[in-house]
Amino acid sequence: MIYRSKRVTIKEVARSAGVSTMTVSRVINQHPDVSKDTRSRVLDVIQQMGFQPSSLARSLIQQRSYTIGVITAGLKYFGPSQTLNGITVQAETLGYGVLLKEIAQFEKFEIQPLFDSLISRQVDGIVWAIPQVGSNRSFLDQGISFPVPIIFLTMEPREGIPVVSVDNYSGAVSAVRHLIDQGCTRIGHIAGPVEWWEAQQRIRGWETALREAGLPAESRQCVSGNWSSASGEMAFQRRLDQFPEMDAVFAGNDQMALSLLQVASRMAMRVPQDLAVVGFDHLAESPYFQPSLSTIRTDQKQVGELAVQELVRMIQSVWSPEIPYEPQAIMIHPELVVRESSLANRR
Amino acid sequence: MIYRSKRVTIKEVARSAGVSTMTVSRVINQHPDVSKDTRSRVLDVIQQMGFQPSSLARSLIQQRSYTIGVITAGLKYFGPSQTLNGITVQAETLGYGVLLKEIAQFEKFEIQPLFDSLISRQVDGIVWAIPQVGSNRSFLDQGISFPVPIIFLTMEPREGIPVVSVDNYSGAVSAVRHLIDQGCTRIGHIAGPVEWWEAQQRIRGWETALREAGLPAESRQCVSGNWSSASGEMAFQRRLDQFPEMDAVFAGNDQMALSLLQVASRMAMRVPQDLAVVGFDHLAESPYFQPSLSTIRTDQKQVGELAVQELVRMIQSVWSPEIPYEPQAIMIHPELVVRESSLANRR
DNA sequence: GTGAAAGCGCTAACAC
DNA sequence: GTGTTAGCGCTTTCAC
Repeated sequence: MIYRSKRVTIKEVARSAGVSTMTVSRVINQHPDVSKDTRSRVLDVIQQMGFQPSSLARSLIQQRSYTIGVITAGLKYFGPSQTLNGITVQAETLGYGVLLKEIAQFEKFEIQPLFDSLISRQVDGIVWAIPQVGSNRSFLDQGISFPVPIIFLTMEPREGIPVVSVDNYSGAVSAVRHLIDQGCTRIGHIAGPVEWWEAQQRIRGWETALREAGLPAESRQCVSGNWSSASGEMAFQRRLDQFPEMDAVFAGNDQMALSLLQVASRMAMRVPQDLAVVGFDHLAESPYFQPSLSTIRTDQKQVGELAVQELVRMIQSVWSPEIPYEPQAIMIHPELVVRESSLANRR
Repeated sequence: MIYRSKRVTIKEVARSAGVSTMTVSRVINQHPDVSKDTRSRVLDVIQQMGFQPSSLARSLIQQRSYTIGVITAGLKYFGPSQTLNGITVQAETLGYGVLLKEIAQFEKFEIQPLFDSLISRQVDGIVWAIPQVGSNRSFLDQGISFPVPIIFLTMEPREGIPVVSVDNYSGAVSAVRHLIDQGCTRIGHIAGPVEWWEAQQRIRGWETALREAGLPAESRQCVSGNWSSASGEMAFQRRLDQFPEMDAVFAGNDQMALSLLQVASRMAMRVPQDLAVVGFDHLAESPYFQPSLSTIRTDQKQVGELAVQELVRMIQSVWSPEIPYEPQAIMIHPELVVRESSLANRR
């Protein structure tokens, strides 16, 4: 394969148009101080030579790149890729490029090399799209200062740290309240891994809703999977042993809810009559489960979009200090979607 | 928020270590021609000042950035995000950064601005991760030359163009042969949109396998959805009207297969006894469908990995012409996974 | 309005 | 071994 070798530079355009590079620069930057004549002549030459300014050279001298760095993990999963989708869309809209880094594990990583690699490429800001798991936010406690504006997704809000997240707690509360409304009283929970902040919040929501209603929320009613359907299957079977009177399950995500539906059917339990089920996250496929799955719709794409919006605001306030920026925690409220798996026809 | 403002430059390191910038440059580039003494002194200063070389400045002078551009679409879907996962992992392994661009539609886009935006950031190569849909490869016919090495995913192989793709045709053939082996003889197909190359290949595989076996493959046996479960539901219902004797369905993907299982159950058709079903793509959830779904496992992640490997090979051959590179089409062979939805107990 | 000079942070090519 | 010079492609500053 042969490649269009040399790129046209501003110098060549200048020479060809019989002006200085400075004038060309003014033209491509829409500077007003260029005469109509010169401008159109230069534009012609640019057009004809196919000149495209080098962002790289620009970034070097301006010390900003109009690029944001994104640090993510688990792109093969539903949530992270949705979020990335939102990030790329919003970044494009606001005129920013996206430099992507995916790390292999949610908990084990070195921050410094990650930052270094992004910073050495002059990113103007960073979206930290790795969810809070275990102590993977501990670096925030060392009072480290960041090289550039940074926004964190999916974590416990903190004073002075910009955060965007879904409100897992309120989502869980509405899931469980809904089950209670359907007449369920012995409601189990198949949680995500307890190291995950999102799982913790969902557990807390489940507990709170039960307590509020004067219903039991004992530890034997709740067990953790690892978000996968396979883990949900095992978790559910153990729950049936330890909490046999269970009449409803709130599952930590739709994947685990799915396997639960399969097990129930195998054991000839009718859903929702014998066991009502609500999931979390709203997989696109969940309306086609058997029975169709009630769930909590969370907008992970919006998480990405809002994060980029906020980040760009932060970046702008660095460059134009007259635009102030106050770090805030943005919480997105999820929505209950009721389908067959939880609709009581019992009372 | 306050940011660690000024970055340390090679000049400051040089002054602080009492050497020239060239010597520092030699140290950070592991050049042998530096005395042990000087090297360790410089390294100390680097360490202590927290110096991190600017990739940007390097890219500018070396005219290469160790960054690859990725153009993708539909990140919210399963396949594209799997592929991106493979791309980021492999790029990281080979020491390349990833600049990501997601376009809004599979068919409608302008190539030139896409290239320009990547090229102006000096990417060393491009992964074109948008699948072939409609005439969205027509630009290849105009004999355009590319600014940098580029590799295409998921398209009809072409002379002289590097391509990585799953072999959809052979996957479809093995799916249908399997159904025939189970004793099915009237096999319908719920296809993806016919503008998609992948859908076309799967249709061709379905047809070929039927013809080979002397079974009918008429147009009333095949209908297109748009990959979504919702479309699969409608397509399947129409098929029941027009092809009532159908005893098996090969679905174009697992999502459509899922809704088909739901409809079958609603209509009291037993799967697989009355209707055997095989999907395509292997969603992680497919073992938990009711019944568990037989499908064709395609490794979309590997598509991304191989693409980056090849691309880097192409890039290297540009910089070291003694390493030749011959464009080739790499086909990944998918694998049949048999589960309950197709296992005959009829004969 | 326009241009010359300097320089962003780094390295290639050549001196010594 | 080490330093000097020049320059990657662009913009900032300050002349005119």
